[in-house]
Amino acid sequence: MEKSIYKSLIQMIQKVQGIGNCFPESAKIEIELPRQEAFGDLSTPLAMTLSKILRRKPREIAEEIIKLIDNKHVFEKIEIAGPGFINFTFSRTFIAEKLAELLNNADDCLKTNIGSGRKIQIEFVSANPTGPLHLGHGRGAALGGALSNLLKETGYQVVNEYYINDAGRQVKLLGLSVYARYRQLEDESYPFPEDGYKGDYIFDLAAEFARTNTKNSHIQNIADEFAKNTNKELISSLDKDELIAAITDFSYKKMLEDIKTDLESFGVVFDVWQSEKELFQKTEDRQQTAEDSKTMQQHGSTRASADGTSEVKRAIDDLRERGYIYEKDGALWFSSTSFGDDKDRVIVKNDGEYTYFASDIAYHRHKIEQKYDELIDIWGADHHGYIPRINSVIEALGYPKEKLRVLLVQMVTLLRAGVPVQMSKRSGEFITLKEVMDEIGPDTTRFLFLTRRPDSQLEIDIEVAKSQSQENPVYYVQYAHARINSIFEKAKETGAVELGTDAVSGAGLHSVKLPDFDPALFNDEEMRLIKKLLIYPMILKNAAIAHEPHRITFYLQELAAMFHPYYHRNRVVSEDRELTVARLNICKAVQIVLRHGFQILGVNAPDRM
RNA sequence: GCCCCCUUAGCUCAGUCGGAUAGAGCACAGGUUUCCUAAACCUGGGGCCAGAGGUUCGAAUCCUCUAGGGGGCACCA
Repeated sequence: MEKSIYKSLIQMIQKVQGIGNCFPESAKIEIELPRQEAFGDLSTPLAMTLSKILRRKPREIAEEIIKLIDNKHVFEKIEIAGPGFINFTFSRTFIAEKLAELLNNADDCLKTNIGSGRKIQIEFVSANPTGPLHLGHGRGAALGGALSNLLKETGYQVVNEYYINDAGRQVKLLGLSVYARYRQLEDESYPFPEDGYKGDYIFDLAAEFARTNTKNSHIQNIADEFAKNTNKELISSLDKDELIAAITDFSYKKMLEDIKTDLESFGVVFDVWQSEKELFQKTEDRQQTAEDSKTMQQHGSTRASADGTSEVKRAIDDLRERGYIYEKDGALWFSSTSFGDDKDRVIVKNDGEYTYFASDIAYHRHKIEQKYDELIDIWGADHHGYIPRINSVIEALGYPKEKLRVLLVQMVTLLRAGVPVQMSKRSGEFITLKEVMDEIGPDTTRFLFLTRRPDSQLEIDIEVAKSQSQENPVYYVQYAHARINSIFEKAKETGAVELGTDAVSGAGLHSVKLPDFDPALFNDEEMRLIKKLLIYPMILKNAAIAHEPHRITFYLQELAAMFHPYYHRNRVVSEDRELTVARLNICKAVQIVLRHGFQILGVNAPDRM
């Protein structure tokens, strides 16, 4: 059930269209939030749009529409302005009714249902488990997490998924890098792979491997023994390949753990962690225990000949049956040009190895088979050239390419005091998401990402972010929330209004049943504040449709920017009981909306600051 | 060479499917606390929406070109 004022107006106009019978179906009803208060609460350029179609003057059409709506209960004023805008101003009683609905049944009021239960999967972050998450991943995580929450609140069933690239050369290289550092613990001259990962965390992994052990497999037992007795004779007696396999397994699992931990403290939770490696395994193998030592030995073995009935194989067979696979120059190709890609793409190289694209085909086919209505991939902008070929896959598999929507987040350039910091895992010089969270806090970090459009490049100066932390926008909004809490504490303390015993802090406030208010007591500033609250579902809806959570961030800032001045000008808790009740109702409503918005953004709503 | 994104106040950025007189924050200058949190509030200056054409009732928004910044063009991942 839709309760927003926005919806009410749309429905009313739709009814008009029915009655009038002169409005073509094709005319879209646009409802806007006027920039200026003089233009009312909501506005539509409908008459001007119709003017083109009907070849009549916009003002004449506007007159007719107004006559047909004529609802004194809902509208205090309907005016035609400018070239033909129709401006609606809601009546005080209607606004009061809507406020009461918000207070008494927030869940219904704030929940829109544009998704109507459709299943949607969002895949994001999906960083290779070969190093810590950096700031760019953080941006993707912030967007994905917020979008996921937003879509859940607007009627979708959402699944968050992380794709783990644990099968390719990068993980192998991680293992070799850690192995080299491990050997260097004993022998400093041991050569380090030329293109290995040079970050400090590689040393940490090597050291930790030497320290700890797991008990699951033969190889790990050897490694354990090795860790306890670091003498050179033992090194030479070991099967090097087995040791490397053990180290590789240890390293990427540890990295993945760290990534999970970072994401959790960042407030992002994934429902599914999909392993790329699994896509290469035979179905039977996958039903066995995942901790099997066999799994480890398969690192990097993405050879086409050894895959049995893996997902990858089935995906390729599927495409072959559809006629989009051919052989050339000893390699296997997918004819993505059939669907508008620039060139065809190799999926099995002439040395028999699969390309990354092969598992990506299998992965997206796998996703589609989960019966999602819609798939969203969030990628870094550096992968944009990949979009045509993955769209080709979707179409080749017989689905409309709209099934998948790829959202790009632009690059994050990190500065420290104005100087760009190079970010490369290979060179080892980069700022991790964790470091930034430690310095400026997860809330600020998320807010920072979510106050920008995803498709604009973002420069973050870590020094500036730190120095601004006292006057940070996130504190501004959080403070409004905390402040309302404190008002309620005051109200309870002074006994101005009867509140339940557990009603003061945190979730308790939400369950407070306030006495009814008298709308006649609201001043102009309060009316504006309430109207701002009632517009929130419209913001949610538009943000969800556009897949742009940052609109909520801006809305919350605007709301806080209305509340703080209001607080300064109007004493909430006073001798006047009726007035106090009326104002407490408004405060509670503001807090409900703030809390809801914070929840979507994944930012804390503190009771005290 | 081809493709994608960006260019709005000194700085960082919003600006809904093309709508009415383009907005915030920061920074800067000044002011506010016997009173529910001063992480707040109030007042002030700030703009050729990169440039040039076009589309129309109307353009920061759409199209073309130019300039500048970033990214991408593998049998790498």
